[in-house]
Formats: sequence, C-alpha cells, structure tokens
Amino acid sequence: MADKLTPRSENFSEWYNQLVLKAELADYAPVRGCMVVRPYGWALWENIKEALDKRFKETGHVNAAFPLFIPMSFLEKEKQHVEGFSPELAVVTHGGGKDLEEPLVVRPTSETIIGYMYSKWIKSYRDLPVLINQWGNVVRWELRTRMFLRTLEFYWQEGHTAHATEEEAREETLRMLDVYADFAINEAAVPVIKGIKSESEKFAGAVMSTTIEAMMGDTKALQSGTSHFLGQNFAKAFDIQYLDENNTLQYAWTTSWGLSTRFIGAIIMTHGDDQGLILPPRLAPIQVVIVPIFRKEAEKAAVMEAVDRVHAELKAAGVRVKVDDRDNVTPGFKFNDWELRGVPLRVEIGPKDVQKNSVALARRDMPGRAGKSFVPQEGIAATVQQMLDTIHDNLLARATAFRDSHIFDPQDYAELQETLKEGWAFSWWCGSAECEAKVKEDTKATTRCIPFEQPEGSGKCIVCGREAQQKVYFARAY
RNA sequence: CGGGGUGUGGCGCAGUUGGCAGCGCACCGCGUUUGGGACGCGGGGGUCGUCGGUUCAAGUCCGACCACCCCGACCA
Repeated sequence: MADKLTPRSENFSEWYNQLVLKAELADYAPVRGCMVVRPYGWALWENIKEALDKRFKETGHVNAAFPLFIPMSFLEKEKQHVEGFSPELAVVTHGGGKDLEEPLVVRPTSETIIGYMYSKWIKSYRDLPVLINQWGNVVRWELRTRMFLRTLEFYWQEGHTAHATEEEAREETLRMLDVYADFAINEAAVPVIKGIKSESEKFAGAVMSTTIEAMMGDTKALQSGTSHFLGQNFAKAFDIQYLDENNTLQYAWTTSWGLSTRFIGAIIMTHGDDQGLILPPRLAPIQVVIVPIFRKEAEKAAVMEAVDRVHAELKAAGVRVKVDDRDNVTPGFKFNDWELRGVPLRVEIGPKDVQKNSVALARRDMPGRAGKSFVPQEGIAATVQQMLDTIHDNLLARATAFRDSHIFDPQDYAELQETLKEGWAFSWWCGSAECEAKVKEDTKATTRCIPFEQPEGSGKCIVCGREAQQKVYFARAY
C-alpha cells in the first residue's frame, strides 16, 4: 500500500502517476483514458465543489441540470465551435437496438443545448440576466490522457449566462474569473495569474477567453479555470432574442465558465513533495489525523481517553478530524501513510503526552523534526485551527515564491528558448499568430495568457522585434 | 495515428536448452511488537492477455489479434 514513491525530482511525471494511485485519489478504469475517482479523491472534489458553489450562489447564480446527449445538428450551428470540437466527440448512433434518426453527441460542453433552451426561455429584457450553473460530467475523446489532467470523461462545473448588454456580459466574464482566482488562492493555496487567451488559444466559439494560469512543480503551466465572453455568437446560432424596453428585438450576450477535476491535478503538482501529497487545509478531506501511541494494554486506556477527548474537541470546533485506530500497523507506518495522503496536520498522542497533558503536532508542509512541535491539550482546537491557517499561508507563500523565481524576462529570442526549458518567459509580443506559432515550433511552449497586470509603456516583440503593446507569458503547458 | 514498452496470483516481478508455475509485497490465522515504513510461525490464492499453429509435451517456439502504459501531433 505504501511502498516507496518515486522522488519528485527524479521523475516528475512518474511521481505524479504513482501519487494519484498510492494516495487513492483515483484508479485506472477498464476503458482507455477513463478513471475512477476513489472516495478520497471525490471527497476532495466535493470540498472544491462546496467552496465554488458557495461563491456562485453569492454572486446570484442558480444550479440546474441539462442532458448528457445533444443532437449532432446543434453542434454544427456555431462554425468555430464545431470546428474546435468535432475531432474529439463521442457520438451515439444506436439506442434501444435501433439506428438513431439523428446521432447524439455526448456533451463535450453544453453551450449548444443550453443555448437552445435559453432561446425558449428568454423573450423579454425582463427575463435577463439568466445566471445558471451546472455540475456535471463531459466527454472529450482525447488522444493522450493522464489522470485528472486529461481524461476522456471529466467532472466539472459549467456556468452559462445570458445578458441584455455586452458590457454586462463582459463584467460577468471577469467576475467569474475573479471567483476562480479567489478560490484558487484562498481555498487551494494555488497562486494564479489572470489574463486573456490569445486568438489561437481561446475557446472554440468565444469572442474572448480568460484564464487563470498556475505554475506546477516542474515549472509547466496549467490552465486551471476559464471564463469566456461569447459575444452574440451563440445567441445568433440559437436564436436567443429578447425584446428590449423599446420593443426592439435584440440578440442576447452570453458567457460561459468552467473549472474541472483537472484542478485536483493542479493541487497535486503545486504542493506535493517527495513524501507524497500535500493538501491545502481548507480543501483537505481530512484536516487532522490523530495517531494514538501505546506499548502495552495498560497504557492504552489512558492514551485512548486523551485521544477521544481531543478528537471530540476538534470535531466540535468543526475540524475534519480522523482517529487512526488501526491496530495492525505501527505508528511509524501511519506517519508515512498519512503524509503520502497529504493530511495537513497530524496529532500524536502517547504515554508521555498523557503525563504532560500535551500532544505532538506534525505539520505536513514541513517534513521531519522541523515540522514537529509539542503543545498543551488545553485549547487544542484553537491551536489546531491556527496551525491550519499557518499551513495554508505557508503553502501559498511557498508556491508563489517558487513561481516568481521561475518567471524570466529574456532579452532576445535565443535567451527565450533557453528560458523556456526551466520556467516561464514574460515577454513583449506583437500579437501575431506567426510569432506565437514560431515559439511553439521551436520550444513547444505556447502563450498562456496576456495578463491583466501589464507594465507601463511598450517594447519590442521577443520574436520578430516589431513594436509590441503587451507582454505575454510563454510556457510549456499541460 | 507514428515511435517505444509491457501483458505470469490483488500489486511488483523471475521463469535457463520446451519437461511438476515460483519469489517479494499485500491478504487470512496465532503470538510477540508499537514515539518515523516491526518480526516469527502457519495458511489461502494463478485456465501464464486472446485465438490459432508446431510438438509426446508450450509461460517458453511461430503467427495473428487485443489491451494498457510511456514519448510525439490536438486539448479543460
């Protein structure tokens, strides 16, 4: 169950794969490219869902559920959309033992079917805005798959909104990107950069795509959430029209935004170390594990009394806590086991602690002796909660420092190529697709985003040397 | 779809010249252990990826197929 994990520094990719399996987040399914999300992984996803859902509700959104099957013809109504998605569609041609009249696409995303419904529901400016989110699964027939990062089927949330004006829809797009960034930073301790996708990187059918980009432990970039301004593209394709105050027929303006189980990959690759997973305290399914330690039966009663008392106290304070009372493995084994699983804080209670009315605390973000401290049982709940916050802050600070120390400002194209082997480049870019394509061809790195935060002035494009008005992040990406 | 690799108890693997299918881990039982991955003894578990061929005899040789993993072109 818990034999040695390949060190992260030795082989990042192998480390990731082993970790997902050993920490029991997920397992391979009998179908290529599909995964089973195991209870521990799903509990993590449930906490992600909860944190996001709360934010969606606070910003006025409601949940609904749209069907898994979409008529093939719907996908074809928006030109860019069908071009973008047709290579990766799963199509159902049979049902109930018969050929279907029209093939059904297993949704790769739901803009089309939701657009169709919105055209039925929206008649007047009084019906707007429509702010609906859906939690569900989608299928994209990817060629190359990896657990959580890219699987044929994945779980996500997709928000779909319709507005009376362009301005309002653009505001919504940015508002939800802010929600994602707030979630990533304050719940997952994953630092992200907000920005706009280039034309070649944007969502099929969008006018503008925005993204939060995070740097993984191997310095590759991961798009961790996206929010799209769809203009009137889908409104025109699906005839989403309303009468305005002046009794004039207008097309609505729509947005969509999504964050998927891929984010679990972001958490793993941002925080994990050679010992295994490190889960951010606010999302961890188990925030604190209590390991009882005793030699003889005589010691057991006193130790367990203290364990039960601390357990009850933490539970009452709302801490997600588990007592590891397995009697077939040693405490040493348990330490390693829970470290592998990324539990942020461990409480050890043994005979010495019973004597001194103390417990040993071991924080996961600081392995070994450095992360151990001995604290009184008195006021344990407050101590633990404070420690969980400290761990969150430390994880965020550490990840931010790592990222910032791997973002470079190359001075010429040769330097850019070198830079992209060991981090990101933040460079002036003229905006042309040719320059973007050249970098991709030479380095495999793509533009990740044009960040909202831009320096003053202008510069020369790192590729072609022409005048450039904006800086962009180049990086190898997942 | 191109390149590489692997299919043998749950997992990781060994299996020589074709001749009784093995080892480690995990699992079950008992006992001793328990503050950083415990130990002893005793157990259970396999139509060797599939199909076909060669042979007295195939995990092993030959052929075909299938699956999965890794690396590339596309993507949340």
